[in-house]
Amino acid sequence: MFNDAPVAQLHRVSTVEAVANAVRALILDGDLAPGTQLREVELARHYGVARHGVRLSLHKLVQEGLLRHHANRGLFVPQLTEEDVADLHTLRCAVESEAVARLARQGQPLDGVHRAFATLEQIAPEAPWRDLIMADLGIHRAVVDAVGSPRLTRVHASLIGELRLGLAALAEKSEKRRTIVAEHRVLIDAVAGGCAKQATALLRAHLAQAALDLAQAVAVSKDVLTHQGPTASLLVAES
Amino acid sequence: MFNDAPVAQLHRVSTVEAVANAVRALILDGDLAPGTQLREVELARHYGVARHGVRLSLHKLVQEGLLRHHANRGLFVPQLTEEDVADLHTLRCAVESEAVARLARQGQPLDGVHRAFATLEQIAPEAPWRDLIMADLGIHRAVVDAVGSPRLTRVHASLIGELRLGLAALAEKSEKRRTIVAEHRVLIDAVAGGCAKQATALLRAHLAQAALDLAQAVAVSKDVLTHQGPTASLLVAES
DNA sequence: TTGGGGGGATTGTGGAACAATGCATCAGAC
DNA sequence: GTCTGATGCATTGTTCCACAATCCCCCCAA
Repeated sequence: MFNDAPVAQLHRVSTVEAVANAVRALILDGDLAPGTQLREVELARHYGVARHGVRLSLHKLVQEGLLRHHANRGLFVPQLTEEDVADLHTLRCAVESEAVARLARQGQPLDGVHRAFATLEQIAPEAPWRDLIMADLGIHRAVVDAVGSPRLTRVHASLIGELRLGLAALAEKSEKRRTIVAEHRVLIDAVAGGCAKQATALLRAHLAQAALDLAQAVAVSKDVLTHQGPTASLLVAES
Repeated sequence: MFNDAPVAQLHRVSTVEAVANAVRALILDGDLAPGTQLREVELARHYGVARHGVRLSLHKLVQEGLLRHHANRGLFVPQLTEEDVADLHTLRCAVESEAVARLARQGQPLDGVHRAFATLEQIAPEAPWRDLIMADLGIHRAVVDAVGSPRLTRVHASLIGELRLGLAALAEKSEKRRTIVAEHRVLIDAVAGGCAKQATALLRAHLAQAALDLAQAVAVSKDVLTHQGPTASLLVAES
């Protein structure tokens, strides 16, 4: 016992990490409305740490895409635009397509994926819409994790984080409650069956639909914020 | 004139950006050997700035993958391992495959790509090996840029930066001088011709070969550092 | 409408100090 | 000889304070 290589590191977190984690959680959980400004002194006082630490934490979140930095003005919780959604979709396609293709071709173990799918299946019909979305994302995360590429995982985690910025605006679509499970089932089956081509095709269709929904939701919330009627882009999306 | 949206911002750089740029350049140009420790006080004195600024800059570079952070020990220029190379290859496949497929299918303008290819073509036979590699990378960057996705571009830039960490170890292979140009020509032709399938196939083969070369180079340089003979992994790569 | 001038809030940067940690070294015990 | 523990040193981690730089907003005058 204890003669092996150092694998089981206990994670001590520095203060800047702790602050970063706390603020990240706030943003990801939607507790901070898009557009909110995060003031260094305010956060420093609130968490009882020095301003420099907060600064480091926030700039870390900026690089993760969870905050926008306006020089000499401050740090703000981003409001996803339709361009952002399209951009994130591009990156997501790249990452997840590669992941799915590799899994299908090389047949890595899919335990984590099956576990994630089980959690999705077990969500009660009356559970909040948000749970469904998180379980959905959980599957995609498990898929990417299964590849075993730290950097692929990191990029994916970061982009999913950004995606979650727009998730609060995503209204429930009751008909999805059923289709979501079925869609993921066939996708996972295709991956497990080694059909790389079919799996990526299913994935890309799934992602495209998700991006469309999110783009629409983002457009709506933008209109709400600016107190205008629906924009042309929304009308296009609806037609 | 000047009535359009604010696109042409003049870039004033803050001190932390300036320091980050300076150090980044040092690392990317190979002026800092892998394993070198970067001391905050030393850099602060050298650039005549406060330690806090240096701290912020260095942590930025950590998130870019250009430095490794050991808690309470310091920041070090990474030594790429074979796992790193494989990992970077995975991510690179994801990003560039997506880029190539999109370009081939959607037919974005390829001006930048053609310019980058022209630079490669015009490299004199006696020019340093390094120029060839940089021109090679320049084409790949241009390809990704042509997609017009800021995040895809950002991820790609970051991963190429990491790749460059191992480039110093890459020995010249004289026979590549000719094949490199031809390889990229057929790839670009396939993209321009809209053959997504052929283009991605060519790309992946090209990238796989590059990863193999780099993995081998990295293994050799590791052996040099540890003063050992060639490892099994190298022998495998040579066979 | 344009231009200018405070005023206030916030970020950007610098300086100093001290705590916390990790590493190397050395002395001592079994 | 090898393990244990203590000591000192270098470097990072964190805090506090101060002040310059910048931006935004409001007011006012031409």
